Amino acid sequence: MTLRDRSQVFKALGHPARLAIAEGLAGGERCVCELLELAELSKLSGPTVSQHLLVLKTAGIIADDKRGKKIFYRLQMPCVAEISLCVGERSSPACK
Amino acid sequence: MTLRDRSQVFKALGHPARLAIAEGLAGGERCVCELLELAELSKLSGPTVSQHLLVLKTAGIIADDKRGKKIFYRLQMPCVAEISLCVGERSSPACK
DNA sequence: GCAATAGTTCGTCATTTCGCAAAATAAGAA
DNA sequence: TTCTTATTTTGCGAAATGACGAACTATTGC
Repeated sequence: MTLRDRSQVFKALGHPARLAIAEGLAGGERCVCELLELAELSKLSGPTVSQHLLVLKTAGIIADDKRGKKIFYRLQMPCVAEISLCVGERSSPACK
Repeated sequence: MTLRDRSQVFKALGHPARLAIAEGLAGGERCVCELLELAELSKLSGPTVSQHLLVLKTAGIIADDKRGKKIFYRLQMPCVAEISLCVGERSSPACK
């Protein structure tokens, strides 16, 4: 994984909506319709959230799985949940 | 620390030059003139690197210390070094 | 087949970011 | 004080990003 690839991961997380998605998936998979109801995403349009999901997917952070008429997204890079904790509470045990 | 603040940290790391700086400081403080000689930064102009340093500083990732005519930068958020390892080698022990 | 639901893709526009050259600032050396 | 080194600030053009409405695709239910 090159420097550029790694920075892409951080870049993808570098937007409040996308970080909210990643953190929202920390507890398990969610369909887009559920994600759209997260407080931080509820102000955004469907197309906008869809674009954010694509950015996260392209960076390798999430993966999707279509079942019926719903598409479920899940964290494919689980350490992202830990990382976010570490940055958020720099003195917590999550942060070595 | 709000969602927005946290995403700012990731956004700051979301550029190859800035990630290279953060990783370059993992081993200890460096002055700007040393950073400019890192392979990944050597193609950029002085002013450009200076701007990247400001972005990292504003996000709270690095801090500076002026001594004589040099300015030394250091990691103020040390977990960033771990995080970068974790993203880079997702199967390594650094990544829980 | 037709309508409804769940999501994505496309086209566009406003805003932000990136990189540089030129100019400015600061500190030690001559 | 003048010169040189180290670094930042300013101004600007080019490129990337973010958000949205409208249109499109796919699946289920009637």
